Amino acid sequence: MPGSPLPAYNPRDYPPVAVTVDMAVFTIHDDTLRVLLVERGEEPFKGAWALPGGFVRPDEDLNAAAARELREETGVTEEDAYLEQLRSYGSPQRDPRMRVITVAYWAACPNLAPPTGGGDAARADLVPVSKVEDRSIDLAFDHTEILGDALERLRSKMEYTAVGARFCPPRFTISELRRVYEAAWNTTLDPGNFQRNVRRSSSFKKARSGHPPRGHRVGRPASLWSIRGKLSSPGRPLATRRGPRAKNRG
Amino acid sequence: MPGSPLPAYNPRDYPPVAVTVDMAVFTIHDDTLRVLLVERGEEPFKGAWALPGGFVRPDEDLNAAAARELREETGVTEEDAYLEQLRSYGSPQRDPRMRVITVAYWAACPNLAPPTGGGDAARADLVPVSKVEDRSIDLAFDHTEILGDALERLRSKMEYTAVGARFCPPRFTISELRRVYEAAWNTTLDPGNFQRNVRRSSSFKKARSGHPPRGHRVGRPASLWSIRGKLSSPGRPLATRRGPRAKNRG
DNA sequence: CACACTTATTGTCACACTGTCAATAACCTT
DNA sequence: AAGGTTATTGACAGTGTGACAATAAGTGTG
Repeated sequence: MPGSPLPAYNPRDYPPVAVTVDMAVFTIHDDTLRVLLVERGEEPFKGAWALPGGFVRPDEDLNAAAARELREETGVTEEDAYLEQLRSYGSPQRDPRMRVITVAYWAACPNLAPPTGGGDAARADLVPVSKVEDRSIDLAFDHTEILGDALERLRSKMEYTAVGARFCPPRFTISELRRVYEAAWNTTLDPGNFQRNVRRSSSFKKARSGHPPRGHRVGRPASLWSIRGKLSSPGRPLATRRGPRAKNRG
Repeated sequence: MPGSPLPAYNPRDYPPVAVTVDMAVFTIHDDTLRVLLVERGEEPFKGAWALPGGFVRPDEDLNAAAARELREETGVTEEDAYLEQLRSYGSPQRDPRMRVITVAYWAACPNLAPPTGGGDAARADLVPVSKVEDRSIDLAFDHTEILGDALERLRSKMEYTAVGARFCPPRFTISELRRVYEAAWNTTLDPGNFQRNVRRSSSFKKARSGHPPRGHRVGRPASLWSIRGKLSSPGRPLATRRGPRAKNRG
C-alpha cells in the first residue's frame, strides 16, 4: 500500500448518512417459521412492529455489528446461529428523519425461546412469518420488503445448501430436519424421499452415538445426525420447493 | 405513517460514514469474460486497478446511483444491461482515509466496447477476469474480494436463471448464448444438449423472423432467439457448471 | 456443379435421480 | 401380545442428462 500522506476527507465532501444494521432473525417454533420482531417505542412508526437493528459503531465491521445485534436481542452467539448478509436498502425516504442506509442481515437460530413478555421497555415477540406475508401485520419503515427478501433468500438457500440444519440443535433427527423444511416452505414432504436425500448428501453424517433423543416420544426412535464440515452445497437438493400444499397427515 | 413532529437527527448522534457504490461491470469480449476496471489517479492505491464507483448522492436511491455509475462509465443505460446489487462491504479499514461503506453492484452488459484508450484522465480497460482470479492483477482496496464475490454470484445465477442472455444482444443464436456460458464458466458445453435445454426452457422463444444473422459466417445459419418476459427462473438449468476443462475443439 | 468443411439441429440410448407407495423395523401404550 | 406411530428400506415407473451419432444447410474451392 502506498505510503504518501493521505488527506483526510472533509465532512463537507460527502453527504451525511447514517448506516444501520437490521436483522431478520428466523427460528422454528411450534412447527412454524417465525421471525423476531420488536415493537417500536418512538416515532416514527411508534407502536408498530419492526425488525431489530441499530447503528453500526464507528470501528465496527458490518458482520460484527450484525453479530452484536443478534447477541443483544437474543443472547445467541455467532457460533450457534447462521448469519448472512442479505443486501442493503437505501431509499432516500425510507427513514423520515434523515438519510439512513441499512445493511440487512438474516439469521437462522436453533429453537429460539420466545422473548419473555415481561413488560419491559421494548416488547419483542416471535411472530409467524405468515402474519407478515399475508399482510395481517405491517412492519415499520421498509421492513416488510426486507423481510420478504430475507424469506426469499432463506427459502432459496435451503434448496441447495444444508442451511436448514442450522435451525436444529447440533444433533438432530432426519424428521426434525424435515419438519424444518416443511415449516419454512409450508408444505409436506415424503419422509422416505427426504431420508434418502439426507443420507445421500455429503453434508450430513450420522452421529457416532446413535442414541435416540430420549423422551416419551412415540414410534421407532430415530438416529441422530449432524452437519459435516461447514455449510457448502449438499451436492443435490434435500427436497425441491413446491407451492404451499395443504398439510394432510394424521 | 404517524404525523407527530420528528426530531431531526443530530450529526453527533451517529458516526461519520461515507457511502459509495462500486460496480463490477461484466461483458464478454473475444469469447472471454471481462470486467471493466479503471486506473486510480490518486492515493491511496494510485496507479492500481479498481472497480469503478463513486459516492451515493444525497437524495439518490442506491440502485439509481449504481445505474448512474454504469451509464457514466460505459454509456450503457439500465435498460440495456442487467444490474443487481451484490452486497455491502464495510470493514473499518477498507479505506485508509475514513470510514467508507460501499454497496457493491454487478452488471451484465452485451458486447461492451473496450474503452478507447485515448490518453484521457482516467484510464479504463476491459480486463479478463482470469487476470484477477489468478492474482496476476491485484485490485485496490478490497476490490479483489468484491470482484470474487461478484463472479461467484454471476456464475451461480447463470445456473438457474436466464441472466446469461443479458450478455447477448436482444436477438441471439443459441450458439452465441452457449459461448457466453463457456466463457463465464471456462468450460465447453455439448452443443446438442445445450440446444435441447434452451428449447425446453420457458425463458426463451424463437424469434418470429427466423432470419440468420447475416455475415460471412461458415456453417448452417442459426435461428434467432430472444428472452421471453423478464428473467425469472428457466425452470431447469441450461447447463450445469463443472470445473474448468481444457477446451478441445477444432 | 460436386466435394470438403463447418456449424446448427435432431435423434438415440444407457443411466441416474425423483416421486409414489408399499413393506419392515422398533418403540410406546393398553 | 395387540395396536398405533414414527423411522427406514425397497420396488418401480417416468423423466431428465450426458455422450455421441446422424442429418441439414450454408460457404468456399477446384
